[in-house]
Amino acid sequence: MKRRKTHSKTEILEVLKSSGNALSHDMIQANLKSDIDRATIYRVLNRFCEDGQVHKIVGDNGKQYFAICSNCGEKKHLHSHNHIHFRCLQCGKVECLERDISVALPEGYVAKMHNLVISGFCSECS
Amino acid sequence: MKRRKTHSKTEILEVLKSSGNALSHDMIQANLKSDIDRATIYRVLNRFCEDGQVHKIVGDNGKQYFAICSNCGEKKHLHSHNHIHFRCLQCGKVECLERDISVALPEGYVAKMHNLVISGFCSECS
DNA sequence: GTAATATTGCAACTTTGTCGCAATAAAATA
DNA sequence: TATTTTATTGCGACAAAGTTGCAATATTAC
Ligand SMILES: [Mn+2]
Ligand SMILES: [Mn+2]
Ligand SMILES: [Zn+2]
Ligand SMILES: [Zn+2]
Repeated sequence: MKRRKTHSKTEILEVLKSSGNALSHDMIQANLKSDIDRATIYRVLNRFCEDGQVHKIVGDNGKQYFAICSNCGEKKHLHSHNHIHFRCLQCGKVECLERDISVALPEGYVAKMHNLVISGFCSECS
Repeated sequence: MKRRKTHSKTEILEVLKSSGNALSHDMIQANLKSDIDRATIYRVLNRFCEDGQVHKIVGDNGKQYFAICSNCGEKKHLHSHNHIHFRCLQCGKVECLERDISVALPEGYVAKMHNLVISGFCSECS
């Protein structure tokens, strides 16, 4: 399964990059120049995640957000995202705070993924 | 709006208490002795949350889980849940780890809620 | 240019949770 | 205890978010 360079990929990645924040599917769709199908957007995003270009955050509203991976692009095997995310309850913005968290789990527990979200009001909305 | 003592409330609370873990709607329904409607279960749970008896966690699978509040029952105004939760990818169990997290947010940011979930494999599944 | 196949669009579908409304049952009142 | 009040329930419909199957399309390899 070799990846192909397509219009959809390019445009979705561009929206994510220029935003700088974590975006939900509908945020992405709203910022696209061309119309791309909902299912396609999800498929592209999930492929990005598999490839380590993007990571997914599940908000405390149950929605998925996607953000460019800043540090872990090259080193896929180290694709752990134990940083905190912040979701503004007013403006809806979701951002990666570059604060890593390391938690000591109980004996025998193995961590695979971290989904750390703090919600509240961002500096522009508080 | 005075709360009433009902069969549904009693039974749902009993399931939560005897489990000790955070349970999703379907986990609760499966453990109920009598049949209680889905909408009712959600309404009861949301009322528990409002009253500070229970808190809600949104898993990295997008599902809601509900757990008894251990410390914050009496002091509603301190109803902050900045502890970590663990979800087992194998057996599905979700539990409250009593490890509080305190994050220093950027200037001007105000935290309202914490939703901190680590997923992986629990001691029985690893 | 042609063939192989990864990707897309569309529609249908699933899952999770909420809401309106009439029926029911818990608590207050007489 | 009987009656009234209204919080709660059950049912159905609905909404939002995300996934999947399949035929059509576009990208890459030959
Ligand atoms: Mn990353
Ligand atoms: Mn609690
Ligand atoms: Zn904001
Ligand atoms: Zn387990």
